[in-house]
Amino acid sequence: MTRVLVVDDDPQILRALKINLTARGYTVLTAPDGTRALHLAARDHPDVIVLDLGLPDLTGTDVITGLRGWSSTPIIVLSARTDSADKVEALDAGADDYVTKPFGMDELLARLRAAVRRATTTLTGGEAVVQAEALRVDLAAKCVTRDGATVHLTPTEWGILELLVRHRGKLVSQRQLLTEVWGPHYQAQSHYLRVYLAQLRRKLEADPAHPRHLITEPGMGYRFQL
Amino acid sequence: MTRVLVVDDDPQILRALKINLTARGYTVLTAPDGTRALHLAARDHPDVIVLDLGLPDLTGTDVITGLRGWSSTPIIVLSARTDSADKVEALDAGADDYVTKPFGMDELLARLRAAVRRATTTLTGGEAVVQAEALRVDLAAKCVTRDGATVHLTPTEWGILELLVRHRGKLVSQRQLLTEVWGPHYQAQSHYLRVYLAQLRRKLEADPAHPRHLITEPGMGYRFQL
DNA sequence: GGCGGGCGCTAAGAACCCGTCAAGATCAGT
DNA sequence: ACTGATCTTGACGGGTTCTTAGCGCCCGCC
Repeated sequence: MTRVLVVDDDPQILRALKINLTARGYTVLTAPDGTRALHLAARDHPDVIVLDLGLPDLTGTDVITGLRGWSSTPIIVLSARTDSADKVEALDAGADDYVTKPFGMDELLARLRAAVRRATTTLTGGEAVVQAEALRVDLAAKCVTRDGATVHLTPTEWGILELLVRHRGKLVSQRQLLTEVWGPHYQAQSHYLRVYLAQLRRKLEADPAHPRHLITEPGMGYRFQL
Repeated sequence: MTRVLVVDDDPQILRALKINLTARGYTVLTAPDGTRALHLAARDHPDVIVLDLGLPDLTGTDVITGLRGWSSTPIIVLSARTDSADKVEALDAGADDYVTKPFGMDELLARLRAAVRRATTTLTGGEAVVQAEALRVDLAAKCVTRDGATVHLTPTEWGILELLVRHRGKLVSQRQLLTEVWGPHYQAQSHYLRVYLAQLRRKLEADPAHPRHLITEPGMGYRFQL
């Protein structure tokens, strides 16, 4: 359950946001001014903060810097001002996003999702990993492990595997493999594919003679089966 | 030096952004369509991507999902449409921010800074110290110790080590190392890397001939193994 | 049954890449 | 201007990877 702290001095907006966000499954905390916002944030550690500028007690920049002193919780700023200087100031102070009033609830929700997603995915390291039984392919780290042991791949081998894994489940034509890995002048050298696919299967498959993941589609191309 | 990939089919906007961003100290790559954007991103690993919607070949959503398959590079979407549904779609596909044309250059720059700040602070996980057995690298203090004793590094050596440690565990291509440490004109000088990696290993590894942390992936690049 | 195309497999020479050493060039501080 | 540190550049041996050739298998077709 994602917890949102909404900070706004207008009780009507506060109420509207609370109803809408609660309806979407968020847990909503509210604060009517900067001081209480900082206290609440420190006490309850919300997952994301929606902050209206133009609070009665503190400037938006103060609130942001106050939060950023100890927390990296995403902050989405709301403001009636379309003035570019305000946006620059808020973003440079440490805000993550800036939405101008009047805004659509859809947009705010989408930006909320984006902010939360960023916070959680970057926290876990931004995974780009594909797992197929004992085989694990990390596209970002360019690293392959089988039964936990890392498998060393040459550049060409990796080029082929990467292409197949990116299109996992789908058929990749020989032509596409050859042009992407070797270049457009090698479209007739389907021999290379046979050599390297054999090599990949020897390194990655438990039984290279009966591959379970690197599948040949005769006359068409190859496929990475999960 | 932060590297920005700008994707737009309008050469005029491309030019204007390139000039403005270069003047602010960014290194700018450009792509006129989605296909080339995906290729460039895969090859050069920019730090942030500015993506115009309405490309000639692919939809914005396609480009975003194509990137998100393997990369968590921040994406800032540009669009002429103020339509809320478009924003929601792009943000849910994995975009980090959405700017509506016409936009002020100040605002875009601020959003760029915000995106890069987010990416870099979360990349190091808030913790600026990385420990690998007897080796300790403090990214914030720019200081390295081995068995408690501080090791002196030259600027170039530090540049390489910092890049590798920031992407710890991941493979960093020779091209990326050369462009980040020496500049984009040195992409062919892989010789430098061999010399400096040897130097780093001599200083940091217990047995420089059999490195445990500064790993070579032949033909691909180098990796900092924890 | 013979034939040929597509595929799997292996192996060996060629081409390329890497690590290493060392010397010349360049730069910064005294 | 001198000195020490740092960066470039060249050469060489050793290892890895790419390319290419050859052989056997299966299957559809003549």
